[in-house]
Amino acid sequence: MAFKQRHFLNEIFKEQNFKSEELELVLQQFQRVEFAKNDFLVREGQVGNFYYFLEQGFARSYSIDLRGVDITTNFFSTKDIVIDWQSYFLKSHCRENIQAITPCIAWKITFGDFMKLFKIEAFREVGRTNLIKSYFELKSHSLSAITSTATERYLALIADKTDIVQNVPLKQIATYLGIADTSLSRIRNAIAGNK
Amino acid sequence: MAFKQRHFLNEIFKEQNFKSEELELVLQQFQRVEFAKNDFLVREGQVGNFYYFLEQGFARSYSIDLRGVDITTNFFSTKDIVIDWQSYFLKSHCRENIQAITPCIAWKITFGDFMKLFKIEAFREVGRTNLIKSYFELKSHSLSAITSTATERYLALIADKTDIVQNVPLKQIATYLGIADTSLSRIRNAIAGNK
DNA sequence: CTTTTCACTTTACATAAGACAAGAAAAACA
DNA sequence: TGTTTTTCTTGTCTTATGTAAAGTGAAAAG
Repeated sequence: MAFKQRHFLNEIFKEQNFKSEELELVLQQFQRVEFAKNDFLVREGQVGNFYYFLEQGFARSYSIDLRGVDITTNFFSTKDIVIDWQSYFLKSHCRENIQAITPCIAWKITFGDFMKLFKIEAFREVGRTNLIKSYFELKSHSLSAITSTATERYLALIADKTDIVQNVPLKQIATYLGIADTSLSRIRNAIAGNK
Repeated sequence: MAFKQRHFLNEIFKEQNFKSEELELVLQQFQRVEFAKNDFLVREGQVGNFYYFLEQGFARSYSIDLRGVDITTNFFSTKDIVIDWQSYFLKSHCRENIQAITPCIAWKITFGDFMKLFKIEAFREVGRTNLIKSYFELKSHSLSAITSTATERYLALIADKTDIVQNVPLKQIATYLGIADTSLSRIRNAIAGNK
């Protein structure tokens, strides 16, 4: 196992109180993968068999809505977990795609290996904690769509995910915020004007 | 343990492949609770120590937004799990309230007892499955707020949660859908007119 | 080096939905 | 029962955002 892996994955798991042999066992199950720009980490219709930790690069999940429009549902960057939760854990078909926006490096683990690691209590706890954190982020996003104006949501996104706003086309940001691309362009203009 | 409990909770856990002594152990950890209309199941600011299965009645979660407005974030009815996931599992402070809309009967389990049951693999699986299902529902709600019109969302809500629409004031439904109460009133009117 | 494509901006116009206010209806209360 | 409070509706006016289309500049493709 390469030093690089130890470095990144150790960072990921460092807060957890693993015994050192447990940590070793956990780390051994992960494999390094690279994705080129536009490669798919998760494909709609398939069953997702990998849980990824993203080490480098940016990705986004999107679904195609009833009108055929591509809607960005989430952005991923360093240290994020990239996964379709339902598909991975409930073996259902993915409802959306997850695509690399830039070249990516990630560490993946199969569902089977993930389940094996569940014998380690500390691992179950990281797993649960990560899922709940994802739930919380989704809840925040959902609530802001209802309670905040488009401008407020955009400003919050800049504050929260600066790197992403700078690396992703405006159109994808707009659908993530739930507004038209022209509206986002106007909003940007207005913000620039206020400075 | 009363027959009623066996009946309802058995129903809840019947799909799970518990050994019968495991199921017995699980059921023993639950306690029946009743709530009067307007009682709180979860209070903002506190740490939620109970995981509830709702047997009878309706409840809703809501948070107070930056402008001081009460926003309904979810509705609960029979067989639903009523919980603040983060607070229960991460011991954080609740960000929202969950309140009984009608008198309710629920079955609760403390965090400590819940953790004890994690030694049972089948129980861990129900737990995980339930959390992921909640995640999925939230995701659907979030996506529809972005991709569907107010009318479409209202029609979907009627189809999905008929009983709730009939038992809850219009204003609470409106904030759940992310629109003003007057707009919802007009939407209702338009739907009635089209029939 | 030229052409095509893409990302973004800008304008004009259309529209869904919000704010506010008044009143009707229904429910809760005494 | 009558009274009060809450809930819902309706009208008018305003505004944010959507749609469509045209134009600009830069990057990618040939």
